[in-house]
Amino acid sequence: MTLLDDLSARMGAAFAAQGLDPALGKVRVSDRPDLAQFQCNGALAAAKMQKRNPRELAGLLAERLLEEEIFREVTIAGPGFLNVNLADDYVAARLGNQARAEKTTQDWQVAPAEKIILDYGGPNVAKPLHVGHLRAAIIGESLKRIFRHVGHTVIGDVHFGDWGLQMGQLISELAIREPALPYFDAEKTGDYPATSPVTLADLEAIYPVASAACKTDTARRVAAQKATFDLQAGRPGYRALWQHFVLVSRAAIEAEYNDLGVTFDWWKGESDAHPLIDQMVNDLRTKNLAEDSDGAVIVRVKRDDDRKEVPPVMLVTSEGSAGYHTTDIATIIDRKEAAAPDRMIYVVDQRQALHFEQVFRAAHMAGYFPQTHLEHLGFGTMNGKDGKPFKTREGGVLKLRDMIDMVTDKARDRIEASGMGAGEDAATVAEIARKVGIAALKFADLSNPRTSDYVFDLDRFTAFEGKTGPYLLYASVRIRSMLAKADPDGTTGTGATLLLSTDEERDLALILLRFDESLRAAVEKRMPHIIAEHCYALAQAFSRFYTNCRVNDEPNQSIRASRIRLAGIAGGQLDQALDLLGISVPERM
RNA sequence: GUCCCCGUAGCUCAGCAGGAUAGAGCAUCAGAUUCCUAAUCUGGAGGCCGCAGGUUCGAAUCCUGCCGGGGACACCA
Repeated sequence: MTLLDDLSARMGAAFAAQGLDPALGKVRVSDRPDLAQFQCNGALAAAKMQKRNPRELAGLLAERLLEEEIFREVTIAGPGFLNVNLADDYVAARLGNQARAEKTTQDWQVAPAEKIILDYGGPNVAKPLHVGHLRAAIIGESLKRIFRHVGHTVIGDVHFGDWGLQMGQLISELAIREPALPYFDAEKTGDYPATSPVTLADLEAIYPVASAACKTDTARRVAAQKATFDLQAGRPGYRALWQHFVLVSRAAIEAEYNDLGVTFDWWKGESDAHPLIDQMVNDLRTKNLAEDSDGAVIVRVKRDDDRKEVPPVMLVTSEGSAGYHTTDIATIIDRKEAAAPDRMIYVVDQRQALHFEQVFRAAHMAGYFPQTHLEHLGFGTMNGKDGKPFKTREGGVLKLRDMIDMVTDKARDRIEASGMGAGEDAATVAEIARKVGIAALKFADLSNPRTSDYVFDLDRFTAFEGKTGPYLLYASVRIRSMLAKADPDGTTGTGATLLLSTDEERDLALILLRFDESLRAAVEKRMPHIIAEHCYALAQAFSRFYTNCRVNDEPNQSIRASRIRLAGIAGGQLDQALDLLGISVPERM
């Protein structure tokens, strides 16, 4: 049970003793830390219901609560707010238990544990990762870690964009450039070359040209559609060529994700869903869900009680191709067959909300998967300072690689300017700079609520003061460094009695006891920024403690041991919370 | 045209299953280091919570309308 649940239960019992609903006894962290640690506003609502005097009722509740030793102080303020302070002994003992259990899981029930497929990728063949992929990767990786931490089984799927018109565009463009390649010989039989005819650089150069040509040139567009159709129909040369595109692209993209600390369990692609499509369309026809319309096949997903217009799902285009609605529905079937998950969660830009609504409805209507267990977690866009989606100074899309280089360079400049890297070799400094830069980027993203847009500001993110990733890393590194000096063999703090003799120690202990609450809120709302907030509050509480409470040279051995233990608990929790955000901490800074 | 999101301190943003004096970071002003990493800590100043109604004992939070910004609306994914 979390601390707040525990306090609420005790408060609820006091309400029940007055013949009131125990739910009124909900206790939360005080809005007025100058007055108390915790508060309960239930007496106001209760008094209203029973037409009683709220202060009088609050007085009775306070009297009852004070019979319990864990409450040091229960006072009444204003019209009937109950303010609660806990006994230090209780806080210390509770924190001791929390730490002694060496728990890697939470102090509350996630019920029931589920198998979840988490989709947070969406990179495309032939296109380098860019800032548009950043948020899905960062948020998804964090959610994966958070879900696993609380007991869910999570399969992270990159959902590679390896299908569709873009493949036809690439093939038809290459056919113009290199018509002699064997892949374009429709008469050819036998094997194709094992090595790719193109490098990633080739693909990245070809794609924008092909895409642009198709927009302006009808003949090119028709050719691309034809190539797409032939590829999907299984033309051997095209399949072989496409396989090269996929492998070359994946190697590069996976490496970039790794640099960000983002990994996937599955590298399935849209192509994996393709073999299921024909049967699925037939099935939908059999179920009278699919119908012909203007030469295309659609599924109407509108409902009578809709307040908005929900257009039909485009199942098969009038050209005979499968669109991305189709692929996404088939992917649901594919995932269900491959892993039998309880839930599928998509971490995708908020602008796709209508698309997923349509897809989920269709999947539900067809009986493929219950809509209640299909979740689209939308996120806001990362904007430039002009409030519009982020672009480079030249107006182009910034590659993820360039962004990582940018933050890493800034971090290294700062390390060198501050002299912190002095005495370290170049490789160590580079590694620290990389971690600091990534932490800056990730924390800047994750400290915003998932659904909010936010402004990318390199100077602000890489400024190492204030509410930033580097501040958190610094706190962690400082804890480790201090403990290494005060308790080199790691034995002094073990089992030491926690003594909360100062405000700073008490505040730190109370923050540490709130971790489970943050974790639960983050899971329920699917909002990593709640963990990010906790990290920051914890780092701040530690910094105050560190400034005001001596450890290494504290003469009183009981206090010294207690502080070592407290710092150890704080360091452990901070590192764990940062890990849940996907942020890794350097040994030194 | 329909629908969705946003509008809170100079800037960037929290808070929104209604509660006390609306918080944080940056910037700004004033302080703190014989001592465990000052990338730190302490304090001050700074707000018609877009506007107008409504519900309520109580609204930044819920409802309605309006203004301003962004986005989505079957054959690109």
